Amino acid sequence: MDTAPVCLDLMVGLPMAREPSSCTGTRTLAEVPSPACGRAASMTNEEAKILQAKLAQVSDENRRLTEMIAHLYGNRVARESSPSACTAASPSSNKRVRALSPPATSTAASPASSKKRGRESDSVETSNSRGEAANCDKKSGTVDAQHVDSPLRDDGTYRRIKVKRVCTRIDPSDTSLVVKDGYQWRKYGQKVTRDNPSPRAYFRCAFAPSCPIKKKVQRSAENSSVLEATYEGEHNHPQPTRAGELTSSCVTRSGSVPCSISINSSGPTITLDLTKNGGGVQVVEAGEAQQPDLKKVCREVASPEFRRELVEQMARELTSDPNFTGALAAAILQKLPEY
DNA sequence: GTTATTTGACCCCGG
DNA sequence: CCCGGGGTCAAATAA
Repeated sequence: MDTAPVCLDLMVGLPMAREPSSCTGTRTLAEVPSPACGRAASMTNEEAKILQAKLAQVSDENRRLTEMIAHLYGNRVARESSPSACTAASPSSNKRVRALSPPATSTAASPASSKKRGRESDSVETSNSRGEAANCDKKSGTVDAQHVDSPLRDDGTYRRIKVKRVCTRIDPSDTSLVVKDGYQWRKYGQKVTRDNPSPRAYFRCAFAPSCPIKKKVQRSAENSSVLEATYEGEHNHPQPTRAGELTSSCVTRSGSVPCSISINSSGPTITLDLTKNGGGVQVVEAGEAQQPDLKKVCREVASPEFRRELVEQMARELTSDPNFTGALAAAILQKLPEY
């Protein structure tokens, strides 16, 4: 890669995708003028001030959106949480758990997390998984899931990281640490841990680069035919396919669908696959019998008129956003040679 | 040439 | 302050 790094945060309020450490999208103002991140060194003071002002504006917007998301998410979790044996916040974990995200400027469990933040997620995992492993081995079924919501305190606000453990029975001779859960995963590391001779594999969501979820897969120490998968966080996107089977034919080699939309609101799944028919929309319906209204909506959504309107609307939204145009201008400015 | 996986090195934290 | 362990990075390699 010999392209000049461009610091352009277009993901206001969203977890940032993994980027080179020298050019992380979300930054505090004080960090911005680093020469390693763009061409700030070659700019005039005036240009730098303009960019800093714009960045401050974007950062502020980012912070507000983050707070809003944290608030909404907190409300949702509070509504969904019901007392059960499998769902419990670990009180003893509170003292060890820290916020998963950098203060104020990023949402929870950013995949752009540094190693420092990685330790934080470790705290979450260890706080509730130790001592629960035995539950998996005794199961005769294939899957044993546990949900643990970890309350986190960050600048006075609570954040929750959902930690889910899934145990799957596999063939003991099967050495691949693969748990099929319908999502596409990208392996980014493997480690042999002290308390288990079998290696632990680390996965990130390959479907959406900005998806904060992480998965750890390891054979059970007591029973090698049991695969323990630990999910930290939640997907910030719908499941790409139902059980990863319906549209497997259109999954690219990289394991991701370049452009598909799934609508799944606790009902039948609708997948708009924009990769088929030369860009045309194909509606893949799955699940229960479609209601007449739903079918009508599907036809409407698949129509060229709807697509055109959708694209135009997105373009209007982007071009009317002063933050976006400002950031875009700044990025272009940085890309230009010093004329 | 592109993308995913492997794997050794590095970093950070807790004891 | 040092050491060990877990998690992540990133270059090398494979597909």
